[in-house]
Amino acid sequence: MPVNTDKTDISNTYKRKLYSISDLSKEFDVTTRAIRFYEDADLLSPLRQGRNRYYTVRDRTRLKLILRGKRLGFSLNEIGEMFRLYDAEPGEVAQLNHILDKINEKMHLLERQLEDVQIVMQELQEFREQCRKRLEQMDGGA
Amino acid sequence: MPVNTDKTDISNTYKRKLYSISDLSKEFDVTTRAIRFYEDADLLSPLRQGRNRYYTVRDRTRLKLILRGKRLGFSLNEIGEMFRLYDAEPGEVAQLNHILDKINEKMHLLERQLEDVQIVMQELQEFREQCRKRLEQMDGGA
DNA sequence: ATTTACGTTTACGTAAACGTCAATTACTTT
DNA sequence: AAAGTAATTGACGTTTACGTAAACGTAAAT
Repeated sequence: MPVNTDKTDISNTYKRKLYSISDLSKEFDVTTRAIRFYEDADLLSPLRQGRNRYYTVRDRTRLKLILRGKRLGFSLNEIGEMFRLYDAEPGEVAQLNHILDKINEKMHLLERQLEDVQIVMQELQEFREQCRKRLEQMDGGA
Repeated sequence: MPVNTDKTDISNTYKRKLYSISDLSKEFDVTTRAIRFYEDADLLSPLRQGRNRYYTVRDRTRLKLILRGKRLGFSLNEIGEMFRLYDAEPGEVAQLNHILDKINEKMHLLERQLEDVQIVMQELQEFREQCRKRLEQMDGGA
């Protein structure tokens, strides 16, 4: 449930779609400490009402991306790099080509990761089959 | 190039398919320090000739699995857990069922990871398309 | 005989990603 | 007014996965 106590300035200014830190903490099952840490690492930049933080829809999306990146084994630095690519205003051709290079680099990493996942899944499936066969044998022998 | 100085005991005993630590280090582009660390973590157990380590084909395979696991974002502890599953002698039915549970658990993780990889790859492809379009526009305007 | 290459153990150092206090502040509920 | 609840800012602690340096052993090459 997003924060929505109407008298505040920002919740009107930002069309009332704001989340408190504990909203996000609960929704994504991550500690508030971690969320603040991501801010320290410049991955999030919530609004401020006095000392309190308020997160926009964009922040929420970013948090989701951070967590997905982490599940894929990316470091916060790598995640930050990808954010910067997305946010960069591609003024020049050289800049755009640089971004394209970086994208292709990440794509190669992910392709390798896709392979790895598939290999391990296949190995696990075979292992699972072996276990099941042994279970059947034991049932037969009982 | 595997170690193969014939006068040694172990290279005869183990059918001469032995690797030195630097063999593996070079082949998989990982430091010797890391390899010894994996041994500390009970993920490898090379033979010993005096103080020196000699790695069998099995050790080499394990190292490959370790590095693949790491690329997938697994911790050394998790990798160790999977090794123990593989190595466990499934004496009882309960034990086998427990292993099956663990396998299914890992499979679910990998399925989620597969999803994540595919999502991010798709996003990157879209982003790449946007970049290319802008490049075309700029070429047209020049 | 000594340099070179490769290996060893021991031990302290480090970067990343938070966890875990402690000491406030601020609002709201009783 | 007092108590409870949720947030804040430090600041130090912890775990993981090695890096790095010291000090030494061994064997081959010069």
